Amino acid sequence: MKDILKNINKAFENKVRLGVMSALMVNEYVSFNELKELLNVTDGNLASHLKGLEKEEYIVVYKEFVDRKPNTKYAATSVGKEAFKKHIEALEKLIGGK
Amino acid sequence: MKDILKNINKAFENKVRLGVMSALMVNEYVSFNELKELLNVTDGNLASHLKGLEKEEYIVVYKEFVDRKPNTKYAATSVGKEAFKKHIEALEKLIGGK
DNA sequence: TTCATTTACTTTGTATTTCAAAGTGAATAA
DNA sequence: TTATTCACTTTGAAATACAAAGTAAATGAA
Repeated sequence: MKDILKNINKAFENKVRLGVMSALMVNEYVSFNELKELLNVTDGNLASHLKGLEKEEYIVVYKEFVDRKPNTKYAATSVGKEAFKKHIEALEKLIGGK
Repeated sequence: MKDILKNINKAFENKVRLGVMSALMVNEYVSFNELKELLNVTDGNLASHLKGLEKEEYIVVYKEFVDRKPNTKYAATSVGKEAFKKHIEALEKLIGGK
């Protein structure tokens, strides 16, 4: 069990970050506003979690203008996807009894 | 996704509490020392997480003497088991794409 | 041109959480 | 009597999470 627990990634323990990552596993790009709506969080809160994931290089940012409005979208890096998969696998093992 | 996220239980977000609960899902009783060894945590840390789970009534304590030594063991309540299952289901749904 | 609005933040400050380390009381062991 | 073990509790520091308010850059409306 110790070995399983050590694959539980602190960066993904939080609900918001879990939500961000799973959104980015399913959709290649998700915008700031979509995430905000999806996760029901404030701008500041979301921004800080995104920054945390960015710092770990689990996600990357793309900034552009869409319909003449600034638009920031995020994508999971391959490192991020791998790390998230490991985390999920650890959870599954833990749950699946030992 | 909002509805899934709201089933993510804050009480189980932490690694130690995740470990405690999954140990108690598989084994009816687990002692303080077994948990400590299993989870690789200090007494104080473990005690505080156990107390948190106890406060939520997700686990119960049994105190007795075994081989003339004090022994404290823990078990998940049915409420705790249900809550943990819900949490796990939410995680699975989240991961299983949306 | 000026003012308002939107986006995507940053900053600030507070509250909560987490954790290790040290201390404690009750019991047994030497 | 002193030491040791168990299962904590207390203390305190550090990290985390969060809302609220503030901000810059761009567009839109008057």
